[in-house]
Amino acid sequence: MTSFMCMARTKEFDRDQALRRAMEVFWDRGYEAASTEELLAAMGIGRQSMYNAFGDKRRLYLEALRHYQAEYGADMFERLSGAGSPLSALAGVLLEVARQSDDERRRGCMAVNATTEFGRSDQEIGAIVDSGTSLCHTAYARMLAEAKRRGEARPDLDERAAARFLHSTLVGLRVSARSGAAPEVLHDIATVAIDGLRAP
Amino acid sequence: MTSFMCMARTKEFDRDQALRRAMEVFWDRGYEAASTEELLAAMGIGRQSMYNAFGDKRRLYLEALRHYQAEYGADMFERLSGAGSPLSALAGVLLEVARQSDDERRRGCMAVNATTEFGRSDQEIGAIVDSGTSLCHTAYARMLAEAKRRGEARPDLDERAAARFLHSTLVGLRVSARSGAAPEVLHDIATVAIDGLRAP
DNA sequence: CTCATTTTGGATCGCACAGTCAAGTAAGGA
DNA sequence: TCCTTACTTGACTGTGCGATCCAAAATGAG
Repeated sequence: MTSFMCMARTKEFDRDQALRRAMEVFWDRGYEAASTEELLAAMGIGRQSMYNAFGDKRRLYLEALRHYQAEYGADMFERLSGAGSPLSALAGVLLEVARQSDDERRRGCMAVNATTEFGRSDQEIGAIVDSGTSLCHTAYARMLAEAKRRGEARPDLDERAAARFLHSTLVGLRVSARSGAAPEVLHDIATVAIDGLRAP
Repeated sequence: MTSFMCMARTKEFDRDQALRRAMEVFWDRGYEAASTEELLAAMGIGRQSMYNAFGDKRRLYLEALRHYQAEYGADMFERLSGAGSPLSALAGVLLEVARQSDDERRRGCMAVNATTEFGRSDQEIGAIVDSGTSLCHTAYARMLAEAKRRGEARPDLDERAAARFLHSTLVGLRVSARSGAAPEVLHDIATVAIDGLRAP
């Protein structure tokens, strides 16, 4: 609808970049506490441009949350398939979260923050978070099954239960990071969690 | 200051009960999303009564958070000292959280919600949460040391690291509960966490 | 150039919010 | 009984919010 007729002035800002900047603000401050003025300043665009490009604050947030999940989910899956053994790959994911939660600004995980901010009160946000969670569950379960097959993980492990446990551990790590926990604390959490899965 | 002179009209509402009701609202909705009108309706008192009795919304929240920690902390410590063996007491705490998180309200943990809502931006809230965290850490570490002594826990366990891990696991459980996880999921998380600490 | 369309900034609306004020009211001491 | 005190009640204020509107400037296609 914009290609067959006279094209007018082109967009002057990079939509993806603006979205990423908005994501950073929401990640830091949550939904309610992030004001539109703050968002616009970070995005570097005018008011009307934001409303034209994204609809309203809520839709901007939903898009930012989806963008977060896509970006950081892809990161994790890459890391999972990269390492040598499945259990050390999982350990790598936990330790990486522990490591980067320290030097980074302490924002925790945007999806976790969304969960605690909205609880079950917002169905659409809940669905977005849930889809990410179930992707993680199946990925972890697959890695754990392979770890069992190779004898790295305890043979009596229920991989589905352990996958749920691992995801919960990541959530705990992220919240601990946001609460300002020291790097040693995060490292301890990750190490004990993985050691508990390891074959004796 | 109210006893040696002419006493005027007495308070008509129960301050503790009002505080508890406010706590419920903050627990459900967080700080920002809880409006004063909503709080007053739940507390069953008038506007001015709240300002007289508690100062302002922020002080009310701080008091509610402290009340939450005192009440639920005491609950946990009682449960910890109650059971027969230290490891099964710890298991009992996790499973109890998993069990009671299944109620229809799904509020998670108020302290966790406070952490994710404010991050490190509010020092006073951070200090309140931190004090609760460190109480938990020392309690868990003591229980774990005793469990090791009795041969219930793995002998190679670093009890301080494991205590940090257990606390993080509780955090993960609470967030999972708030996100609407099924009871089996919560049960799995608790079981895998404890099994990882158990002596082979 | 001309026109269609978008960007941009300012002005403004309506609303919900936290917090305040003042008048009304009840309890207890003298 | 009357007076002091302070709690209660409801109306009110100022502020900041998200969202909309408007008009001028900008820009590319025909």
